[in-house]
Amino acid sequence: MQETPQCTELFRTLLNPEMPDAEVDANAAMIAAARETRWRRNQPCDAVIARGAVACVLAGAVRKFALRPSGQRQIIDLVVVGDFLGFAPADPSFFLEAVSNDTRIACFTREEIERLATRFPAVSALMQSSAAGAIRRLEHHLLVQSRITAREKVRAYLAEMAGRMKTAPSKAITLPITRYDIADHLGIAVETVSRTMTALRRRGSITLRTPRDIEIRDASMLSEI
Amino acid sequence: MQETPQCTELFRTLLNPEMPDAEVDANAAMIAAARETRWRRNQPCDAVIARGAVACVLAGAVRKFALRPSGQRQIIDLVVVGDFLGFAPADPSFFLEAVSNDTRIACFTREEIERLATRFPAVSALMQSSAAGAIRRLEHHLLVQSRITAREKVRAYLAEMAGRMKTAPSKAITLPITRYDIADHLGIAVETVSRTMTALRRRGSITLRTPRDIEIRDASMLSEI
DNA sequence: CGGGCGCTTGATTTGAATCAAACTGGGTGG
DNA sequence: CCACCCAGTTTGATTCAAATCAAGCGCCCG
Repeated sequence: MQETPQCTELFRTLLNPEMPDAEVDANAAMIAAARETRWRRNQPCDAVIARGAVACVLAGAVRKFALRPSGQRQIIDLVVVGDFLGFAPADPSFFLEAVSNDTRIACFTREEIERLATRFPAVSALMQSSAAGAIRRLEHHLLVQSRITAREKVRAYLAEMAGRMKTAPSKAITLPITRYDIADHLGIAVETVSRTMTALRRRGSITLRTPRDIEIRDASMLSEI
Repeated sequence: MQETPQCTELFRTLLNPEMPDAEVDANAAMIAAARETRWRRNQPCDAVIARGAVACVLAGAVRKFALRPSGQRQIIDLVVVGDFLGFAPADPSFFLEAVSNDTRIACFTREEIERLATRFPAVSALMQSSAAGAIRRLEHHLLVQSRITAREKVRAYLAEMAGRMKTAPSKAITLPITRYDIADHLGIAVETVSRTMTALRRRGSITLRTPRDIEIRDASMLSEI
């Protein structure tokens, strides 16, 4: 893989923001082992985590989803920059797709990552915390899905995104996905997402510069569930 | 911990059903490191996985849940015999409780389990597959929660339980939890669970010997989502 | 024997899905 | 360059599944 500065920087941060000397090797070894792939919007990228491989999102985002017999799509997980893919047991009923053009992913085969984990404790710790992160995301999402109103779901989604995308000091966030994606992620209808957004806008909780650029005006809107 | 035959047998099975000589040591080491605790119905057992500890359910079952400000309880995960607890990052908003009297759990501190994992590849593999199992359960549960009818949810719950409890050749299963628990697990109202069960009974898909003892008469009811 | 918990059934209400239709803005081809 | 197109978004009207409210039953346990 090309050693793009971003990539070096990302692994460095993931392994340890302060990066003591002992972990510089781990960083170099991860960069050496990584095999970068690049994807366009809506392109299926299931293959990258076949056979137990593991991958780290370097740019863009990846959605993991299932299709119901009804045709209904359910987005199970949204994997953004710095998150890892591939801890779940491979399941033919789940699919992976790039959410945006120029989504970039660093892939590691199962053997490579295990070899790295044995040699470098930092890598092993990173794998464990990434798996724990995946569990945390799923648990949280499960809480959001079940038995709360559509307004709560949208609010929770905005709150989570504000946290995970952590952008500039301003409270403006650019949503990585469309209304349709949000709907399939939250398990509600597009129309409901749209209506809820307008309702939030009308009551002054948010402002919509464009449908995708949102500024959170009422911080209390982000309060925990 | 007392080396009860069940416990020995359980770890043996988890590590590897065939258990070659190389893994007998791993089995013995796990038994030696385990610290058994015993719980009564509805007793909180959060403490066992504090500070990153890991635990294996030996008997009974444990529910993991959150409480909403509304008082609404959401059961996030149902951990039964052979499953492991403790891969998720500790989160004060989640609670653990024993579901039945005489729920027994084998606990390992973070250090113990890591030491075992370094020494025995089989233990390391078990931890990885347990974490993957937790992710699988959550992903599956998420599919069940979102955007499907109450009937589908109940059907999926029965199907999952039939699989996870795998009892005798007959299709009779004894539900480990009450209607209220099922409702909070599926994110629907108790009344709806009850109504759905009766509907299934009336159409001949299941028979209820008692509310908790269910026989599945129509195997097609268990078909995948 | 009572009391409470778990379960069931019925009547009513409601939040969100569905159906229907119009608007926007960026991109393409004539 | 403009017209068109289409994906994404918004709004409105109607329908429907499930929540809520209400109440009774069986049963185990104290």
